[in-house]
Amino acid sequence: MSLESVPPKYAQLVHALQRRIESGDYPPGSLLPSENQLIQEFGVSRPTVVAALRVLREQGWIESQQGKGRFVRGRPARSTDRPRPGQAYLTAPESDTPGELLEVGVLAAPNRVATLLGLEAKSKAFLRRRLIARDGEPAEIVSLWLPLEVTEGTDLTTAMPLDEGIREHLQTRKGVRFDHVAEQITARMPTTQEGRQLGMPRNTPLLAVYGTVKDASGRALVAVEVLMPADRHELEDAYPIG
Amino acid sequence: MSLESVPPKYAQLVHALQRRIESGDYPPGSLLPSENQLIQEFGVSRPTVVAALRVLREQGWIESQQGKGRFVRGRPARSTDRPRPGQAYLTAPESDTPGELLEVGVLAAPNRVATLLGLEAKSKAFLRRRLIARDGEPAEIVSLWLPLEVTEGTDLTTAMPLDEGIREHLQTRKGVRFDHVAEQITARMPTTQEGRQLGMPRNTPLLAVYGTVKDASGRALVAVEVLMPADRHELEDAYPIG
DNA sequence: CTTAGGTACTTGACCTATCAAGTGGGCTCT
DNA sequence: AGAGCCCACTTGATAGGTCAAGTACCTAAG
Repeated sequence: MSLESVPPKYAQLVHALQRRIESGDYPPGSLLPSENQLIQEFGVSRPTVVAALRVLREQGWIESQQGKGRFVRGRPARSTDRPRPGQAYLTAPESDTPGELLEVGVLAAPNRVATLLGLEAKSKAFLRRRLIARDGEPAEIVSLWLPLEVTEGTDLTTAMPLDEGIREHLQTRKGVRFDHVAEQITARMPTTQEGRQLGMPRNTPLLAVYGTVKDASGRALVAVEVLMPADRHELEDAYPIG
Repeated sequence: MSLESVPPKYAQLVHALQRRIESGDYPPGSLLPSENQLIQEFGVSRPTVVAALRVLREQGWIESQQGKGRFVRGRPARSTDRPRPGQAYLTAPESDTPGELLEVGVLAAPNRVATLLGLEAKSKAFLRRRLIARDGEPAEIVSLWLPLEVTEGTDLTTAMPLDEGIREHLQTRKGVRFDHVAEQITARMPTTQEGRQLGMPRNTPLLAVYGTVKDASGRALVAVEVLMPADRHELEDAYPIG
């Protein structure tokens, strides 16, 4: 059986037009061929052409003006799919990233984490902390904090690297579903232990990213803390302006 | 003449369904009425229903599964319109935010700024630096760096507060259009001068946000540097998870 | 020469269809 | 009773249209 699924026509058209824009064939500011011209050239119907152009507009490649036509803007500044810090640690198996398991166990959550998880101050929570290495050097300390009732009946409490993502694990074992993440970014000086673990020079601050994963009802499921030496790592982003 | 333009049907449908989700009429996790049911209830055609549901899916209100139906996720966690740090200083007039003009003039751009603006190291650029106060206390140092060729023929070089946004000013005077912003976030220790201006306690790092405004062709127009004491200010964000 | 109107072309918003693909329940046959 | 098949219902993709609204250009009337 040949099950080579071909992408839908409108997606093919999106791809073709993106290539023409990137190659400079359709330079920024120029007028895109009209709907009728695209219908003729690609041999598809108008709804298909319109669907492709809608995708391109929503992704920021082009903008349209009724009565005039559609204008090329150029490759959008990473409109979508930006890698959020910490997000990888929620979905990817631990075995995917080289690193060392620093701490696994139940202990009193710091104030900030307790607040993020909606727990009372000084309540106990489950911690899973890893030192991530990049290019053979320690790069980040990633801490996952989970309320005790979330970890019940899971394998997260083992001191072994998980070969399944946290997200998948919790979904299958507990039936909880990740819905959105609330993110906070701040900076502080490292503790002496953190400075040693990350091999940081003196007087260098830490960039700290806190992500709280919640389900659709707003209940906090996991808090992720990512600590990065600010002299080596930066957070990057880009977004279009209205 | 009654020229009260009514919103298109699909937009009305989007609004109606959003209200039902927010009111709890369609609780999260529940199954939305099928396309055919919505066609009957609202008396519209299938493409109209599908268009509305596509908008809702792209905004994160619902998710769809072929063969089963569409499931309610709930109001998306500020999928759009999050206030970006530094963005306000590009559009709002300076007179809108209380603050003190620290520096205005042409001087050698720091390495980082020169790189962001695409200038050679140690080139001169125009600087406009302000100390922003919030609740009567110094809160942020905002620096706008502009290449000299961008400031030519503008009023930006005056030492007076501008009663027009930078963006509007550049658009009308120079015809340049802001297209997108590239953002970098890092942290560092304040200089003694910065620490004094911001009234920072000892051993507290600065959270630094660098935004580079570019036009559609990728030419850098403005670089914004926002310096915040990390003990008082944090960056917040939220995003849905696939 | 200037202006008003018409016309052609564009995108936006709909409509009625058809086929494909995925899901789940019920029916039938063993 | 159990296994397997079929059918109904769902969303996804695509085709063929119509009408409205906005823009640009040309032309004819003043």
